[in-house]
Amino acid sequence: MAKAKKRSDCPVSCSLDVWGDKWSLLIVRDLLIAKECSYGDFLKSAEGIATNILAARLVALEENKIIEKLAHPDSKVKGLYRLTRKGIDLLPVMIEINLWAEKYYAIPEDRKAQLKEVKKDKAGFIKAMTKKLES
Amino acid sequence: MAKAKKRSDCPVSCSLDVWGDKWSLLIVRDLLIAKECSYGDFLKSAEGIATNILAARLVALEENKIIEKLAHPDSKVKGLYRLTRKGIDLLPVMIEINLWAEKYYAIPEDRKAQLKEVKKDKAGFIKAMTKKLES
DNA sequence: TACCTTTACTTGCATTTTGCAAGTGTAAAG
DNA sequence: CTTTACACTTGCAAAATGCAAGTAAAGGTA
Repeated sequence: MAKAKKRSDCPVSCSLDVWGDKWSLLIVRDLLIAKECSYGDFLKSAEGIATNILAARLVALEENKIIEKLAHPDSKVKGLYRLTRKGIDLLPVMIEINLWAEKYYAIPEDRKAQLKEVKKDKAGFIKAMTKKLES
Repeated sequence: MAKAKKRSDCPVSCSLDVWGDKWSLLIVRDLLIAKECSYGDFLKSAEGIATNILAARLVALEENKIIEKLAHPDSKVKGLYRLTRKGIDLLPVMIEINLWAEKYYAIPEDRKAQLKEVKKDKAGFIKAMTKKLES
């Protein structure tokens, strides 16, 4: 699994070394929306990630301190993933990605409605969401 | 190469379908910094992209209207790449990536200085930079 | 106690993408 | 008319991805 070897000191390059693939940010997205997800929850997402890829990405994201794995309160067989502070701090990036995509691609109506709220007070939204996710 | 097949309607997923790899955003970064780059300019960047990967990415980014290829004024053998408006609009995403990386990784001093300017007036910076890049 | 389901992975293998090195083609320079 | 610079292309090995099937352990049911 992608042992993050640094290609340069550029912040963009460093970031891409950690989450620059087609799946990592979708995992982060799921966690920003749901706060906590099990392995099975990620598999239910619309994009249909393969089980082996998901397992590999979860390990990599955990190694890079973007997510953390907790014990599930209901069952020992289940795990629960959530974002670390470092992961939560990707929220501004995620918001700008959403706004960019909204401008250039057709996206679902409910997402548009959410973004309308975000645009009203971006800083406020980020603050509130961060607080909620940190619980 | 990578004919962007849509995995879902999620804006994050759509975005990743277009530039969700380890190299595309580095090309965008170079163009945000330099405004115009030739094939050789991209090769000079610190990360050391392979020539075939670069060629493939340039084609993909052009197909997706993120960049455009122009004739070089000095020579017929050279081409000049620059960002389209759609590409320029990735600036907010790029800024947030930089800010995130600055918080969690060691980055060059000159980049930090630049980011300090950005933070003073993000909206103003984006507006000015956009104008400059659109020329 | 035995068995069945649910959940979370792991494994094997084909396909695709990446990375490296070397080669090709063309315009301009000497 | 040869050489150089630049922009790619090609071939091939290595790595990552995607798919399907398999394993293992906890917990529920009979």
